[in-house]
Amino acid sequence: MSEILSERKKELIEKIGVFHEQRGMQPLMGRILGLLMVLDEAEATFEEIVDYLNVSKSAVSNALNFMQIQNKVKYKTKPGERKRYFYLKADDWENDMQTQIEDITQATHFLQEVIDVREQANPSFTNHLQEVCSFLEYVKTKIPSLFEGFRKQKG
Amino acid sequence: MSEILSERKKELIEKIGVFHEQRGMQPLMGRILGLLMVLDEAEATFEEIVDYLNVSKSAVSNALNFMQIQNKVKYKTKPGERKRYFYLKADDWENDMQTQIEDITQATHFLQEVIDVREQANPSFTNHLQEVCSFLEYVKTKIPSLFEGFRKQKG
DNA sequence: AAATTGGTTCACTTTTTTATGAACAAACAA
DNA sequence: TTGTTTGTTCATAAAAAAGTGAACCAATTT
Repeated sequence: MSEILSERKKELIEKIGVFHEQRGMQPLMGRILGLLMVLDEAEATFEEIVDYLNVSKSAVSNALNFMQIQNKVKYKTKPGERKRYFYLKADDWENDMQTQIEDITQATHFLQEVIDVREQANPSFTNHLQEVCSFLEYVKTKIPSLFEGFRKQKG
Repeated sequence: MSEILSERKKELIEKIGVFHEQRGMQPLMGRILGLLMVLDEAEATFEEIVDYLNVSKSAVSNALNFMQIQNKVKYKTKPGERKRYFYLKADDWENDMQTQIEDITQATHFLQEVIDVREQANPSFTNHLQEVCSFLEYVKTKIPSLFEGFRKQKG
């Protein structure tokens, strides 16, 4: 464990942890995300994660396996070593963003089913639902141009 | 309790409940949201909610109060009755959407702090972080025009 | 072969979240 | 006044999530 974490880094890890926790991520997963961001080398071995975060091996094992399935984390090995060096799959951020933005629009399915199932005792409410639904569909169509616009603007 | 819920509506309520649950909302709150969407009149009294969802009065009381603080639900009364008729604040959806979309960009604060705190042992990783951060800032600037674009397109 | 390293698995404990139900209160009705 | 309706509050129970530690396994070292 080469790097010693500053207080600022420790606090930042916790803040990142809470942030993700509030969005439905398991607490330890959020902290591992934070740790791997904050470390200068942006990687850590299994044992380092255990030591930095003061948690059990089993908790880390479960969290890391889950995060690998979710495609958030990968590991590499170094010649002659058996240790795994875990790091965030940062290259994949565009995909990740796309998924996140699209997730908002997932509600359309439910909204549409609600609209279908409602008897028209309250048309103005149904119209509201329809409008939200239309907006979400509009947003979905605009996602690609959001990425294009960004690339154009910076490139 | 005038309306009798069809199986389809019951299932839809559960699906909507799970959907919101997975995004960090309390289970009962998600189900109340679903119920108030699915009911033809788009409203229900306290007791109806208790009966439709088979939960205790205290659970409903807590959930409704919370949802009112969060500005998701309101109630009206009818002349000569003490009962409250609860309904979703559907008029407010644009604000709600804005908040949801902006929430994604909240990560910029943390990302920026991570970038600040990192020693440059791994510049390519830091560059990735910077790029994500820039993208999120770009998205934030584009939110208003998203709403404008939608209004223009439909109006 | 014995010991060590690097991690996994599983039964169990701890903690947190969610829901219950009894008691209570305020408003009205008989 | 007494009873009823419409909720609220609080202590607690039930359920779910998260984490622990011992036992284990496979690969490597001694």
